[in-house]
Amino acid sequence: MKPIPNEGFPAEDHDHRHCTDRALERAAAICKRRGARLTDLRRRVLELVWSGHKPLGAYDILDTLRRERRGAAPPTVYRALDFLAAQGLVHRIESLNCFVGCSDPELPHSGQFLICTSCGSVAELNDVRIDDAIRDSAAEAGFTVGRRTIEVDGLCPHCQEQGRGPRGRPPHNIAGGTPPLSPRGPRGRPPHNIAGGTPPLSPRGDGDG
Amino acid sequence: MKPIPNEGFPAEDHDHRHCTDRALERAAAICKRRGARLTDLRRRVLELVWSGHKPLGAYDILDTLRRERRGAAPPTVYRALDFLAAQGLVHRIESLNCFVGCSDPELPHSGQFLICTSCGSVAELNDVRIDDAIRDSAAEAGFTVGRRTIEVDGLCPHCQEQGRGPRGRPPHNIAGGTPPLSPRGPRGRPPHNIAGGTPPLSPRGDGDG
DNA sequence: CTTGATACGATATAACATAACATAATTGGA
DNA sequence: TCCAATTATGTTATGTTATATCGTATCAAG
Repeated sequence: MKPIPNEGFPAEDHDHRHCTDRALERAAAICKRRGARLTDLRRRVLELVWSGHKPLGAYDILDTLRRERRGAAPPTVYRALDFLAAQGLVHRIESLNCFVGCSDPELPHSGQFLICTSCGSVAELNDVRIDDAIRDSAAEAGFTVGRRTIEVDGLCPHCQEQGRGPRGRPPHNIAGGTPPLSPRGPRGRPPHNIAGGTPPLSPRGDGDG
Repeated sequence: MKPIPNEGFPAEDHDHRHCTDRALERAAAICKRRGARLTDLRRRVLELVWSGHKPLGAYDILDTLRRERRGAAPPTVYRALDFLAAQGLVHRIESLNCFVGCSDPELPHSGQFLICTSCGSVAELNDVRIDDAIRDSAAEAGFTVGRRTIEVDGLCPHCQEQGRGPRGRPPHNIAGGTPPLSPRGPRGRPPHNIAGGTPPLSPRGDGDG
């Protein structure tokens, strides 16, 4: 079996226990080194976030946690997530109001996310070329860059292979959002989506803004 | 006075009526051309979104609307915003749960946003270099790109000139977020922020991920 | 074994968003 | 013009996500 990558999508049949175990081990080491307290609760929340490569909502975590601890409540989860995010062990996906485990927690970073709209799985990139492009473009506007939120919807390799299309719509991906990446030509339209919304990014050279 | 740009931050003393008027005129023309109905309500919501260059929450809009129409309710606003977003006349800022007017609505696009954490103003970029970098990087992971969410926190030129720092923290920019862009050296830390969170993007060449 | 700091429990509420169904306005065709 | 279909809005209710606040427990250092 191929090694599980730090970036991009893991094989569909990868042994996910490796991911979880590795994440927990790294987290323990990182927290120890920093003198941060990875308590049972925090460790458990991290484990739950790592139960798959699909992002989990705070209330999903809470549902599970309630079965395990008397009196778990929203702040229980949010505080744990705050801690984990501050340590760079999880990332928040703004466009989904969800959380995913960080695939490379040793170095703090904002994260760049690929979100498959068909299967829901999320992969992390950390490509300096993207940060460079953003910094350069921002600099031309006189803007100094801090935190970046980069979340890219689309189709992961597995779903492309299987000819799957996007399922449902992410929250507030309002009517008119990016149409499925079909070879060409429309296939019916949501109600008032005349403009067609954000076009997809095609392989290169057809000049979209 | 300098012309008001489509991209980047307008001068602090620009005549904002021009922005609003222009946006409303363009919106009317676009909707007419597409056969979309820019009703009084939708037009008014667009005008409110354009009341400044700071993003407005749906409930901010609702507060104003309630003073003008009996029975305005959340769906009133969200439906109008859905329409406007479908037409590419406004963008949603995911990291703020807010909306801004689109500065270039003729062409549908995902939008790239610079968000000043000091004054709260937002500027739109539409730089193909950023989209190119994302597409290339995503392609290496076998991912086909659809909608992009690109939101960059930092300091706008005006706030940099005046030596302002970030004010407060955006929602869920969890403890440990990007530190203010000081010339050098820390200046105290939030509670368990040992890692320091996402580092800023410095002018180039100091190899951050 | 005390002190100060940090973490967690518990309750309440704020902020953001949508579901569902009724009514009204608009459009296009008979 | 009038009707029927469609689209837009009114209205009520509820779902979902996130925080505020304050009290108690646990921990690490001296």
